Parts: sequence; structure tokens; C-alpha cells
Amino acid sequence: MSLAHAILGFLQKQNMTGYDLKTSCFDKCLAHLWPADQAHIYKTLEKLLEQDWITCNVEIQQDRPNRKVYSLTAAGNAELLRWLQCSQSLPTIREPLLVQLFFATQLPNEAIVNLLEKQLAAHYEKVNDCQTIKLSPFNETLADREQLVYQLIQELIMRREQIYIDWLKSTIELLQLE
Amino acid sequence: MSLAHAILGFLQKQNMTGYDLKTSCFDKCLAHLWPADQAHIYKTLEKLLEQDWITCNVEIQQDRPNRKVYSLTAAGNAELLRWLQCSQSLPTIREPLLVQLFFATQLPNEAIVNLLEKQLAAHYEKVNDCQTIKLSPFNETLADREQLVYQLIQELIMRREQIYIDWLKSTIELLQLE
DNA sequence: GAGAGCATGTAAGAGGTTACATGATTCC
DNA sequence: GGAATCATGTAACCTCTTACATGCTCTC
Repeated sequence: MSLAHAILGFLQKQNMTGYDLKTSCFDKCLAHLWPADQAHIYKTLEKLLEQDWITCNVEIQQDRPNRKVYSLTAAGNAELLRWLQCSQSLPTIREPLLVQLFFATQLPNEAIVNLLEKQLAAHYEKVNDCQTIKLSPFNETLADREQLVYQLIQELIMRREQIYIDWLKSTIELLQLE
Repeated sequence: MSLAHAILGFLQKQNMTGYDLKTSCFDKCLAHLWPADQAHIYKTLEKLLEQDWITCNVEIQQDRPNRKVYSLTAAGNAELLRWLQCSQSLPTIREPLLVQLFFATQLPNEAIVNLLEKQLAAHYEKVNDCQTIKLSPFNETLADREQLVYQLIQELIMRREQIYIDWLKSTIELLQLE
């Protein structure tokens, strides 16, 4: 249910369209915490409407497609607050590379090293990406408290990446020595 | 597609039933790399049959339900080998706790600390679990190479957990000071 | 007698992705 | 002229989970 609640969370800060949510919120702030697809966001908005947790107001535009601007209802706000206090389950992590490695003992070392190197390159790219994320979607000046929380989140994400990078590097070295 | 290929991988080592795959393989070896549900395993076995990557042989039993023993075909083996050489995408990690924290600045510090402490307890439990995983489902003596790979995988999993634990601990301390 | 283990599955739904379609405007 | 931006969506599909159902045996 995190996608639905993340949408509620963003709408609490500011009224927005599905497009805004995708481009300014999910892709910018939550890309590394909760990636979300455009089609999925639109579908979820409909469900939230059905639940009466949000409402929709159409702004007619001449030059461009009309905007469906969503906003949080009182019920939606209450639901968000309820969810914010529920303890969440641990992240489910599925690791394609490690599954592959698990069965890859039948491959020669060079083939395995090759796979690891590609993954390492992808992680380097991702770290680059992570460094440029902006955790606040709006141009407000943030309270100290918010800034602190955002910094903490960013740090966990970076550490998480660093672990993979370190592990990949040392594993590649090890296999090359053999 | 990792679930399908993991099944091929296990069947390459030994013929098995869906039940065996769930209880001896996925739950024991891949629990922290690629958790898999029983219903999902059965459905995937059917798809693999349709593709002719596996075949099924029914063993009739008197006292117990019959066993559908699956085995890898030559085509299945080829597919596994092909997949083992494809570079995999990075793991998609979705973090319910971090999303929650992202929106939780409206909660008092104690409420946040409470959430973090629950998550920390869950991670401690998981680390315990991870320490008891046995990466080989069979009672064979392993080649050095396999043993090395399994050790490396285990280490990455443990480090991944440790990061979360360290982060949660220091974040709790920080918030309690405020 | 209750519960765990063996072994099969189905049905329904939640969650998520990919690809396609529209149509105007602005920038290179 | 071609690509990007704005803004909407749909359809099909894949992945995964939850809950239910059956029925026998062995152990506590």
C-alpha cells in the first residue's frame, strides 16, 4: 500500500496532477525508495478517488491538455496519519545477480567476472544518480527537522550502494586471482 | 524471470516436486535472495512445462499424495545456460520504512523512534535467520569453488543487514537527543 | 485429539511494467 | 524537420501474495 500512501503524502503538501506526481515527486524524490511507474500512478489515483481519500478538480487549458488536479480530503488526511503510525514490514529484496551467481558455478571464472563487472558499472551509475537526488520536491525552505530526516535517508541509500560496490570489487579481485 | 530460472537451476542439480522446491530449496537457500511463494512456484512449473523446459513424471504413492517429479530437459538446460550469461538488472528495492519516514515529519519524535525501534527488532530477527541459512540444499560435499561463492553471497547478505541495523541505531540515538 | 508433515492445487486480487495512442507547443 | 515537454490515459501482461481446499499419516 505504500504507493497509495506516498501519493496521499505528496498531495498533503500540495495539490497536483498525475503528471506532476510522476515527474516532480516520484522520479525526483522517491526514485531510490519507491520507484513508481506512470501507468501505476494513474491507476492508483482512481482507486484513491473511489475511496474518497482524494478529490479531483479539472482545470481547463487552451493550448495544452486539461489538468486533473487532485487534492487530499479530510478522510485521506486521516488515512495518511493512520498509516504513518503503522509499523512497516521489512523491505523485500530480490537479487537477480546473486541468484545467478548461486547457480553460476558451472561457468568459467572469466564469465562470472564479466557479469560482476557489468553490475559494478551499473552501480557506479546509480551512485551518481543518487548524489543528485533532491529529496524535497518543492522550493520551500525546509525546517531543520525535515532537513535532518532527508539527510539521514540519503545517507542510508548511499551506504546501501557502497556495500554493493565494495563487495563487487573485492569479489572480482578474488575470482581473478584464482 | 528469475523465479523460473532458479527453478531450472535447482532441477539441474536434482529432480524434484514443487513441494521439494518450496521447502528444501527456496525456503532454505534463496529465502533472502529471492523469496518465493508456493502458489507461485506451482504456476511457474506449469509454464515451464508448456515451454518444454522441464518434464513431469508422476510417482504413485499409497499412503501419501502422488508426487509429480519434475526434471530438466535438454532445452531447459540450454535456457538455463543462456540465462546464466545474461547481465541482470540491479535489484529494485522498495523501502516502506523510508517512505514512511519521508512523510513522517509531522509526527512527534517519540512516534518516529517507536517505528524505528520496531524495525530494528525485526532486523535483529532477520540477522538471526540469515546466520542459519544453508546455501546448499543437498547433502553433497561441495567443491571449493561452490563453497567460496556461497560464502561470498552469505557475506553480502549479512553486510546488507548490518547497514540497516547500524543506521537504525544511530538514527534512534540522534532523534532521542533532540 | 490436535497439530505437523507430505503433496497437491485453485481462485481472486494486489502490485507493477510495457507498449501504445493522442495532440498541441516549444526548442534545437 | 525532429525531439522534448505537457498531460492524459488504456490494454495487456507479468509477478507475486493470500486464502482456501483436500486427505492421509505420524507424533506428542
